[in-house]
Amino acid sequence: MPKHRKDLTTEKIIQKAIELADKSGLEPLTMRSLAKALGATPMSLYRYVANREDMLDKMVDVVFSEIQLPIIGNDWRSEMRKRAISTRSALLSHRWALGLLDSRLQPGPATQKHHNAVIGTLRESGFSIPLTTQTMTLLDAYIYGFILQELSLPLSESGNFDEVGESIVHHLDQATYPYLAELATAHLDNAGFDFNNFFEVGLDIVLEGLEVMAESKQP
Amino acid sequence: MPKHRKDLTTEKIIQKAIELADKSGLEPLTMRSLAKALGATPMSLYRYVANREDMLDKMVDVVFSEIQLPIIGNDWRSEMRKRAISTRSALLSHRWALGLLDSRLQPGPATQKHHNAVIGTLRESGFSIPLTTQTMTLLDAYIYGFILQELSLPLSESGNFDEVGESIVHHLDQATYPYLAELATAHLDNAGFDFNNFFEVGLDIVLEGLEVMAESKQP
DNA sequence: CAGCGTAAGTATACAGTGTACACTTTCAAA
DNA sequence: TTTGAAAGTGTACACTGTATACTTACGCTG
Repeated sequence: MPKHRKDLTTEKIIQKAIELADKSGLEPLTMRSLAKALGATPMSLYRYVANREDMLDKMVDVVFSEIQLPIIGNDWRSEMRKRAISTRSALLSHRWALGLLDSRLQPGPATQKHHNAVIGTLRESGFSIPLTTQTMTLLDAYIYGFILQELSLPLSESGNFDEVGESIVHHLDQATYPYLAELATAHLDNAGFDFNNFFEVGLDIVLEGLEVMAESKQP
Repeated sequence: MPKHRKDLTTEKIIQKAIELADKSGLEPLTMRSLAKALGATPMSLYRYVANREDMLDKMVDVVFSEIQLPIIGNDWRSEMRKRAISTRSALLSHRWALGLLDSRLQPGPATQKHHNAVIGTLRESGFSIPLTTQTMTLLDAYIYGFILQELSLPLSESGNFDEVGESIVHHLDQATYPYLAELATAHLDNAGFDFNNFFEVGLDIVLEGLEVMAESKQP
């Protein structure tokens, strides 16, 4: 066990940090636990990372790099659809990432590249600058907000409610909140709720609305 | 300065915690700082609150209680619109709250009451259970996602970019990310970007899309 | 009015956090 | 072979949430 020359790199550190966060979330990911997982000492990480916050920034940027870029010049609607689905899948495989999206300033290169591609696709489809902003904001709002909700649901891997979910449903006051109880119970019985499908249906509603608006503003 | 009989209550504690979080965010809100602000000792809080997490849960529930409830029986579209705008204003006055929305299980009474009213309004307007879920999910996604983006923007109180924002724009590589640079610069020059307006325009697009869907599913 | 039980608030202590600072080890080039 | 910077280490500190055992003060009962 050599004491020095661990050949650490920023990339290896971030990679390992992501791996651990994927496995157990962000909270148990401490500089000490991460260092141990890398066979290094806590302080060695600070050669490659300014501090924990900076590390989280870099982790988020890696997540962005996993999102399929829209292709500038192609039809905006299908590119946006593809991007939305890809974003969701990235944020679902890294459940810790969404919570970092606010609070992060200084977007990394992958994030900038991603935004640039999105904006470029819309601009080259004839969207004005305000229309581009409006479109992007609405789309991203839908994507992030949907995932935010999805992440907070106590679902098992099969997509059903897990025990926590069941206990919540059983604890809620059916007399006081009849509508909530009815809906929650229906979800317990799992009357065919498919979140993948919900996401795409909602996405298509949003895209359709955006297309109507775009056509009305620049015929 | 009497040592005992502080007449603490859970409500007073949560109220003060919200006040402090509104002022400086969630991170400097420690059990110690909160206790000091209340003129009490750290451990005294644990009589009224199970632990910090529990306290955060209760704080979130207060935020939900500030949201205007939709009125069951009224026209769903105008009630949802009103609720959306009210939700945004609550989450903007308590910037720390959105980040807690995931990770929180065991919704408090105000949260349950709120959800019950939303579901009730839709159900009484003739929405089926799956349609209700789809509608609520899409609407909440938009609301939460929009605010998530809004919170992460480095804006001054006037709504313009602050110095942080300006520095970000100036640091981005204009040659590599031309579209991003163009849009960011336009925002710097503030060519009439009004987030209130963006929010409502997007909201109306979503509502319109939902109305079309609802009519097609139950004529 | 005495005294007692319980609730309210306190003091101390501990394990765990991020990270500043000063140190040692290692390697590459001179 | 020497040397100087780069890589990794060890120790230490201030701070966190909170468990546990304590003290204080009040409301009730006799």
